[in-house]
Amino acid sequence: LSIGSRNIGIKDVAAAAGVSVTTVSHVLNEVTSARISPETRERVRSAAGQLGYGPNSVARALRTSRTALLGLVIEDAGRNPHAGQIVLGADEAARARGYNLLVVNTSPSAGPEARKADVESLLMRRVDGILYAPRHPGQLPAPPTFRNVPTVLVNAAGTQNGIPAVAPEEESGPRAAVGCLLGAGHTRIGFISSGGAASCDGANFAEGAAGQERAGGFPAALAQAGFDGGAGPVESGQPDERGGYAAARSLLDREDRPTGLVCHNDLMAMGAYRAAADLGFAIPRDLSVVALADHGLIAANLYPALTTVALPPAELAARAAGILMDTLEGTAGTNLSAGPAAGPAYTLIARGSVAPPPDAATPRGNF
Amino acid sequence: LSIGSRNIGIKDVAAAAGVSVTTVSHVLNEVTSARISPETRERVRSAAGQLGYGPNSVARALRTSRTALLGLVIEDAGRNPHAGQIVLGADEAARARGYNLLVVNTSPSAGPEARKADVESLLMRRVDGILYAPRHPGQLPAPPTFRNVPTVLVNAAGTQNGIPAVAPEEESGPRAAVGCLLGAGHTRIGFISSGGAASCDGANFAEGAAGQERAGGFPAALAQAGFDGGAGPVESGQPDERGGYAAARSLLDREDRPTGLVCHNDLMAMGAYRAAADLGFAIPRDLSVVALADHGLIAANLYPALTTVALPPAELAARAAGILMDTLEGTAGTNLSAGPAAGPAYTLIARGSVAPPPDAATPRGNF
DNA sequence: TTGAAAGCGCTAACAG
DNA sequence: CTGTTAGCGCTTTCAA
Repeated sequence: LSIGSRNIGIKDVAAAAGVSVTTVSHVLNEVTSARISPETRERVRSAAGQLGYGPNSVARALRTSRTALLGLVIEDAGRNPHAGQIVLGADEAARARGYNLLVVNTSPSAGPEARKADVESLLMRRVDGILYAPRHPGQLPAPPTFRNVPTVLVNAAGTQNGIPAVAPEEESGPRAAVGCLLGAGHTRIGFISSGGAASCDGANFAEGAAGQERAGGFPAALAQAGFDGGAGPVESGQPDERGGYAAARSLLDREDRPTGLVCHNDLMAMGAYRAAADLGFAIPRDLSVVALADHGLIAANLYPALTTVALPPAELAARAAGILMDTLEGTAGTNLSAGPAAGPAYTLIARGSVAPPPDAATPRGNF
Repeated sequence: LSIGSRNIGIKDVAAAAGVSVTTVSHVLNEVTSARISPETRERVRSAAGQLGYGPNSVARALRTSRTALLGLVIEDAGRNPHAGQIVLGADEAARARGYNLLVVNTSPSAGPEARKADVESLLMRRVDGILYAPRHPGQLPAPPTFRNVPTVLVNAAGTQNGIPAVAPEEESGPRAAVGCLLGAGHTRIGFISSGGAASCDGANFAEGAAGQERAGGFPAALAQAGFDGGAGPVESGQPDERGGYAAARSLLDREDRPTGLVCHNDLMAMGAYRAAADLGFAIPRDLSVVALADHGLIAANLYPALTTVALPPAELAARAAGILMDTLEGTAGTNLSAGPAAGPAYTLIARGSVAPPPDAATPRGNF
């Protein structure tokens, strides 16, 4: 009785309603050009309902040569902590417009021929478009087969090979983080950055190129607030707990130690927490911390809970899917070969790790 | 030139090879019943290669009424930390056998009609089978539509509604964890368990029913090693950092405090770490800790790194996919309506949080 | 050893 | 306003 359960086809409905298959098709697809009497409509509708008819999208796809399928290629889904969010965001956007998601994992460690096969399995399925979510934004093997099917990159650092991409405005992250700290009254703010792309085969998502951009945004954000370079000491390390610990130690051992810390991600913030504890600094009383990425599970479970400046990956994926579908439907004037789409900005998730600096008489804002 | 890129069909190949479409189909599908001369075979093969022919699986599906598509329903993909692993495992298993994955997210907070629509979108696509990954093993809304299509549950606690499931043998977790601690020489081992299903709307994956089972396995594991109940004090709490902290405090404030702790998951272990620090106990010198779930990112980034007893969700998903495909192909004697499949057992990931107890003269094993 | 032809369920001209 | 009909690209009897 449930939709699609039996081999009930359009002609069964037609027979039951006493009309032709054309009429059924027209009614069910709400074809505007076809003028059908209301009572016939109703008859068809109820017959379809009675029989539990559901359209066979395979047949429809064969006929129209549109599958309404979006291929989603996820690099290293097993280790990408945002894989679930990406699927969620893309799926919601897709289903809202009648599409579905065909998902394949692709392993960066696999050879080029294997990776090519990953994408070709989607092409064999005749997906209408492809969403490609790289593990590290900024790098992209880009199988040549992309050429044939409209493709949009999810969270890649800008347009690659002429393929459009949806990426966050990376500088907005440091800006928001620095702003949060400045607002709390801090004037000496340190930055713990990711130590370059070389060390980035670890567990984190947005390293590599993104690391550079985040780091780049930091002095800019400070300068914009009227501070000179000395106000913002920077240390970098591996984008994990150890790296964060070492960098934080360097920063906090200084004579003019910062009272606020911006960390590249929450793993590095974990290290900063430990460094602070080792040195006898309480967070947030003696030291405030903000991280530039939110692994959810981690930030919320640190003690005190970590304030972050996050970019919901689901949002990114949903936007990419939207752009892709616009292109497929020719809806947008936006040509796919146009420049990179403006990505969403980071937003602050205030938790418990920011307070006024210890020597501040009066805080300068809310936090 | 790449596969599937153009509208090159079987008849183009036939024309190029100077044979009929039937022959092309026979050759390319390696139909055994058809006797085709080797040279014809070769001609067809090279023509197909030349033209960059790729089969149109939409047409094939329409004809054979088999899509070779597996629907994967993930509950709450955005918050399920194992979503990526599940996709990975299912995808690998599926692709190895010529299948692809159609993934949909389903939100436990959505109404029943919305959730039904989630599954029906898969049925409309005519997926051959469905993999259903619940957020919390043990509960299952089970849309009635499942009836029509073979379905296997991923990481559900046993067969539900007659639907087969692949679940880990939960008791093997506590057994391995306790074994690890016993092996290191500990004799007083505490257990920090999840505080029941009521509190489990949090961030973790395998709570609820699984919590009960893990807790149940603990005394059994101890008893099996020859200890009576008193050797294993148990405290429970919310399955997060706060809950773990509180439970650990209770355990460590005791006169006869345990020297080893088994935690329900690594979030609770984070709390135990903090409790130990507050009380001046160093890990692993004064206290050893093992957790029963591995969030990877977290366990590896604690300090010291947390030893866990983990169950790779990818493995679970791959097994479920395997069972499903066996059923679809009638390969297995295993009827789908048979009992729950035996799941994989937990395995120990030794990191740095286990050492001999402080008063041990000589450790009893390797760790 | 190979080919002709039917038809999977649907959509979209084109006639009525 | 509604129906006839020709395929979409492929597999698969059945004949040759």
